[in-house]
Amino acid sequence: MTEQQRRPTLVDVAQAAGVSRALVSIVMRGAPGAAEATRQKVLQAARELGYRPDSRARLLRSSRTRLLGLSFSSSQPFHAEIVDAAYAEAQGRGYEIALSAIASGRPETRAIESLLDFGSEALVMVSPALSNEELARYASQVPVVSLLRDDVGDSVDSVSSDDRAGIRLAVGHLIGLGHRHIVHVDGGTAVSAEKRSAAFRAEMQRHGLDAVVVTGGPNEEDGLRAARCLLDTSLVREVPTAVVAFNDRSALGVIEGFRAEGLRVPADVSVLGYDDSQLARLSYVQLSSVSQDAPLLAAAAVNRAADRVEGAEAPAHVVRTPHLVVRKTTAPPRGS
Amino acid sequence: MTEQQRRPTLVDVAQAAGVSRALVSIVMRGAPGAAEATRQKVLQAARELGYRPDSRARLLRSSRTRLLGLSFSSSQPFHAEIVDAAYAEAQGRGYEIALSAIASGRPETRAIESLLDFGSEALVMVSPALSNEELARYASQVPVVSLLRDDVGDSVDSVSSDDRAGIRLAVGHLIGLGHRHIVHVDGGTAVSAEKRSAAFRAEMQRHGLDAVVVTGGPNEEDGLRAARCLLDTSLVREVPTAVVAFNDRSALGVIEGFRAEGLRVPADVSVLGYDDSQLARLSYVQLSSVSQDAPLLAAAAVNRAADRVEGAEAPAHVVRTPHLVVRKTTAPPRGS
DNA sequence: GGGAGAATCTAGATCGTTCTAGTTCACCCA
DNA sequence: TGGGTGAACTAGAACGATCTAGATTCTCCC
Repeated sequence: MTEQQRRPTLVDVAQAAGVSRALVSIVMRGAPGAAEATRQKVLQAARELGYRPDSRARLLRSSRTRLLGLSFSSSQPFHAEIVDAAYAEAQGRGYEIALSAIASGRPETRAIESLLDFGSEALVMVSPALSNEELARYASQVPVVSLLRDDVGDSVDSVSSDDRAGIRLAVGHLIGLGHRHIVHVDGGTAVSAEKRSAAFRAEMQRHGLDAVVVTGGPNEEDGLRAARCLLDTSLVREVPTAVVAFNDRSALGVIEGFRAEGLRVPADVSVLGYDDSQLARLSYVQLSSVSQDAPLLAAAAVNRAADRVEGAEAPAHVVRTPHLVVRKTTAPPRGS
Repeated sequence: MTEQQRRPTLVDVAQAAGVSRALVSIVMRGAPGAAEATRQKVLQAARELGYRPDSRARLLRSSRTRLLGLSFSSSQPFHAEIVDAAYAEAQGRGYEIALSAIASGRPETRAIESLLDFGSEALVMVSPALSNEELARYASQVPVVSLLRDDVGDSVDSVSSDDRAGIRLAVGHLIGLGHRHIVHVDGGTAVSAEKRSAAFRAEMQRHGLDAVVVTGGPNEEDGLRAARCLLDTSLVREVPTAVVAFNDRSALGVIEGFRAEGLRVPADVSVLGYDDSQLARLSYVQLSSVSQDAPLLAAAAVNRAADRVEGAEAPAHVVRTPHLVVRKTTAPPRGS
């Protein structure tokens, strides 16, 4: 059945059009140096044969591969939005994106080496968990841009959101509403969890308030567990009136944990998420959240990578200020 | 700073070890034909230089690329689980996976051609939306395996779940609990939506019941909208006692829509999802759902692709029977 | 008409591998 | 002794493109 016919090559097109390989190459790349008439003739022949250039050969030979490697975590739905934005931006600048997922049984190093083996000219890593030494080693081979993590040393570019400012917005918003008992459900061992909890402590202190931080994690179950712990009067003196969660998924868990015990959000307790992911935007969730504007950050990272490839000087650390999106899970505390 | 030193090649390793390129190639591939002593010597030299074979050159030259292309939709969190499983299975069979996401501004054809350009020996497409003619055209170049969609013609392999059986399980379960007024919230224009709604109609008819189908879609908002419509007494004669949703995300929307109007799930109305995704498993959701066992299907698809590459005969259609996972959103109807 | 200069086109080397078809050499056995 | 065998190794072509440098043709102007 499925006749596995050989895919046409430059040579085939050249023969069909009656010109040299080199000229076909010129036409296919859209490079200058071909007369309009022949250009049309060649394109016509290519179209008829169904010719498509072979990336492997093209990447192998050309010094410029115009390929950006992107490593991400397949288990983080949030990363999908980033992938989307990165594709769009790369296309605009004339780059291809090579994807490599970090999955169970496929550690980050594997994902990255695969990208390098394919000839990526630069790497964009979403929330890399590698040590700074490892990052630096990769950075000695190609430009590396860390996305959503900024403490990556001097050899690596980073594009991230200002976590301190984000937490400041969150805390400021809640205090502005009149809250005093605010708890932070942290991200556990997740990347940038420590940064956010430190910022939370600093910010609460600045307002002269007690900073209570309980252990959470990056997903719903973690938030749920933390909420249970907050309601356990044997553990906590007083149930807080507001919670700042590590991210949206965790915030959802917190909300469900409260709901299960009959507390209403935001009437009894306010909950604030982080990321402003699609989850937060669902009409029945309407989660107030700190937006890092991930698509924008992704675009910036891709641009930064392209700049470096095209000869930009030293690595830079781009930090964007997040903004607050107030929806319906935050309100003034009861009885105020 | 970042000294962009040239990456070492076979030649460098050969020189360092004092042997020929070909022999280094043999050693690196683990092919027979090298003495143990030299093998060690070469490996040692490679390690010292930090040599890694260049995929582009390797893929270009070798007839076998051992590369499987996987196209998926970045906006479907459900696909992430599939990617994960595919990686694992491919690794076991000694294949690499090349990922290509379908995103906004990046249509399926683009994603696929990119995979072909990189030299994929076969394609695995998750829920392809292409026409059968287009699929056949790709199938004339390399083996194509459609995952989660089975009406793809004779030139394409498929690995899918039996939608009829799944719906039969769903309806059977609800009827078994005593439900009579069961509604299906369909998938709108999503792949395999029609198949499931047809199966629903057939199954209800078989039990001598009225089959009501309302328009839904593949995500939460669609489910929510459908639920509102079901509660609107000007549109529906009677509120159903049970709903079979197109998938888990839509089911969640349905549940929220009911909850918003004060209906309790499952006390007042039962809701059944489809996919048994991570969402369904969340401890505060506990959604009863039809499991297609996507990781298993993904593994099967990868295996099928590898089989075809390695010379398996004609395309085959593998259909697995789904199973029901009963959790806490289905119960007997009120007053039974 | 002829020569400068631009426009167009081509030959051949090259990227880093794998593959084919050897060569070399030690060893065994008649 | 000498030929056969097999293991270990290698030279050189090939994969399908791009790149460099040079060849050819065209244009234009004095």
